[in-house]
Amino acid sequence: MLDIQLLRNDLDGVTKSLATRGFVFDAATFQTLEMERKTIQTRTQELQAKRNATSKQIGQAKSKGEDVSAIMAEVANLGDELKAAELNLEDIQARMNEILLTIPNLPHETTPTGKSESDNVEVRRVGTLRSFDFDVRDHVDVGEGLNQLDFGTAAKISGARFSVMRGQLARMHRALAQFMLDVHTQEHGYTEVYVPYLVNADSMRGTGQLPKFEADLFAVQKNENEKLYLIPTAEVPVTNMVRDEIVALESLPLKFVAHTPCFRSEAGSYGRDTRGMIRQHQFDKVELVQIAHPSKSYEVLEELTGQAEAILKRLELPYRVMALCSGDIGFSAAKTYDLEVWLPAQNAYREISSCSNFEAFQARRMQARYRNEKGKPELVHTINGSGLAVGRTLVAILENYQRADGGVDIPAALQPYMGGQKVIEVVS
RNA sequence: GGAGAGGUGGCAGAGUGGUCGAAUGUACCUGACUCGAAAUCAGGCGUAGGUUCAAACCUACCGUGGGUUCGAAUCCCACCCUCUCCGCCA
Repeated sequence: MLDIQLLRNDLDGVTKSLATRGFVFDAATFQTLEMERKTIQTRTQELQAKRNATSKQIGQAKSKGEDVSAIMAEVANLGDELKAAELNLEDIQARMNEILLTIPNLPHETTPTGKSESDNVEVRRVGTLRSFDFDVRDHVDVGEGLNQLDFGTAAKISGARFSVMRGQLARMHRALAQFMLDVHTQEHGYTEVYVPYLVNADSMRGTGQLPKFEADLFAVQKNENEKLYLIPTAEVPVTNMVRDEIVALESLPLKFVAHTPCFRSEAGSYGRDTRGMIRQHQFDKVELVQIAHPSKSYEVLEELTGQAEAILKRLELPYRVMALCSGDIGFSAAKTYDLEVWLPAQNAYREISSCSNFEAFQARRMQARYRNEKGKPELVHTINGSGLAVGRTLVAILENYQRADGGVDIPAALQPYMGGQKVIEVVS
């Protein structure tokens, strides 16, 4: 959520900035509502003040045993007008708030301006691409060839966009998550947290998934009037830990890492990445979240991105870092780096992590604050990124580490997590 | 699922219709005392919003939402959450 003061003071600037991310902001409607709001609020507060003063008089008169019928008559008409004014004000504030909740964040000045994915800027490229002396197969062929990756059975159990893993592959999936957690907790100073996978609407609003993106979420009915949502990323529960909190200055930055499943309905992505486990309704992810002092958040973004990269480096997977352009960054983000891993079968780099600084956008929705140097509450900044998406990491390993005989080499960093095993062999 | 108790400021805790944004204690800040600190004394100390150059003033907020009333932390209704006991359960 943007600061409403900013909209009042610099409507043009905000509108222009939003335009760079392809968002058309109806400034005229906002302006009209704002003027209306001003008039109504002033009037409402006048009436309230009058009512308060009169009621006070009645109280005082009564305690002295005086007759209050004259004053009572005076206030008699006040009630209706006041009630109408209050309802009116409430209505207009609700409408403004609705608008406010659907405005995306402003891109940071260092976010490249552009319209789409093709305008993203490559920041760096790391690792060397392996050359294969046999025909490269994609992760589906490799996994199914091992008889350890099974989409048919998953489809029977649940439907499209699910997968079943067995044996060594299932173990490697587990090993990856363990490995990532260990690196981030032991070497990068994160505190591991275990969090709910079902969250309430307030949490979804807090991080920006609601009200705009309900269609992307899975939900369950908790009772007649309440829904719970399956988390699309651990960002939601973890970031919301500080919702409605005022954290101590000295405790910043808070650094949390969580391994959770993620659930996405992938509405609107029909036909995209239908093959394989690139785009699933359910996938595991290790997520890094930092709650930072506003003056430090861009340093933190660089740090956190580097920490996600560290996993790719350890696994010796080639990747590149992309700075997303204004037209491609997510709704809540001011700046985003995507990490894209090399997938030889696709002959392309594919997203495996997304690291963003949300500045105060989420914090304002969540009322997540810290007490500043002067002791005044001030909004924190939130930063998060995948470190990494576990399923896609597994895909990258299957493709980059495949062998001519159909087996898969296990990256050296992962071997301790697989009982020292070096290869996933084909079993006939 | 059943029975009971409770949700008030950073924390503790009073307040059952009027002068209550809220006693008191504690924490915290400033000053006095002190070589310094502790103790003591004095003062200050919630959040959000509005009018405004500012000062100042005003409004809202006592779990949430409704209601009664000239007036609600206080009365009524619904819901949420926490705790205790019983039952069930991974």
